[in-house]
Amino acid sequence: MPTLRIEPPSDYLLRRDACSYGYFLLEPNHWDPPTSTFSTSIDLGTVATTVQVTQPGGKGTPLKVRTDSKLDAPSKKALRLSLARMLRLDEPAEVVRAFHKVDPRFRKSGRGRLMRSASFFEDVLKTVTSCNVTWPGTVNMNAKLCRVLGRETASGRHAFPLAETIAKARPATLRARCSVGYRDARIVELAKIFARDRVDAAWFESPSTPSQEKFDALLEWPGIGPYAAANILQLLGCYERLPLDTESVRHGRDVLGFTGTGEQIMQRVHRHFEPFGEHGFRSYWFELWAHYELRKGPSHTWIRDTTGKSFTAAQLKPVDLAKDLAAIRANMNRRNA
DNA sequence: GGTAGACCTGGACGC
DNA sequence: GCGTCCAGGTCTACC
Repeated sequence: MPTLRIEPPSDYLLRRDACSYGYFLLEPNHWDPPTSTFSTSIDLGTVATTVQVTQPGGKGTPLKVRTDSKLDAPSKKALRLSLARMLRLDEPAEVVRAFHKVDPRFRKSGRGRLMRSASFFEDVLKTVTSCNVTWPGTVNMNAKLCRVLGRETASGRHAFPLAETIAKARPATLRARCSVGYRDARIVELAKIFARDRVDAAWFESPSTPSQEKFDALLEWPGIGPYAAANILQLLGCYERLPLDTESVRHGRDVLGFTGTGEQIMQRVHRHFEPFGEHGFRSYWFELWAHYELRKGPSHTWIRDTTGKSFTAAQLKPVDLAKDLAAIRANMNRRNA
């Protein structure tokens, strides 16, 4: 099996930094807890490949990347870029340290990087498939999109489909075979926008582009509202705006102890994270993530088809939340102390 | 500008 | 097994 070696940032820990956002549980991604192996399938344009990523030496040591097929030089380069994007290998240790200065609660665990997709397009679609649906629905949609439209690799797995492929699909096909429901036409329209080169990905990815301009541009796309745009912004590395949803209201009410209407709680959650400034979303997300881990164990132990299908608070019964509330609050207080 | 209702799927629940 | 209800963010029509 062909192997690549990638030098990560000095503080990089695969099992922590790959299992840091829900997308690690969505196809085409897979985390294998017993072997601490992250695998995914990526369509590189000329070929699709399934890769297995491990870090045998532990924190800061090289990543070992095995591919299921021999790649030529341009494909290897494309693969390295995709993995760097996905695993946030382009985010140096200093950036994470800057976050820990603002929010020392996560210095000990070292949390700071949020994994994302191999491409901007996949991030946008994953966001759309997470809107107005419960988590199992998102899992299902992504699995079917890969299986129905994604290119097959030598190992028999499927990559996330390219924009060009979805752009050619009929909305009715997506609805019938991928269970995307009313999102069908919006997803095809989004794919057409990307496929016809109407997206300047470099402009969106650039830290020098004002995030407000990115936000406004995203709102112009079909299926992208304020929540989705804010979520895509954090996936682009702009953390000052919080994509708050019903999950945030639950967190505000059940963990932070806020009271009032959903709207009032959401505003209080916004204010709560304002002091973290440009790192606001990291603070918010890792606080939420810590809550999940308190209930379900460390994220690197989650199994996609069991724990991974039920990890959001929406899946937790009120009686369970009440039972654990004291422990959760005590944990947060310890961190705040 | 603000608001109500439709959109669709899958899980929970009652029978 | 079947029917009903509900959760979830965006879009559109209407006031």
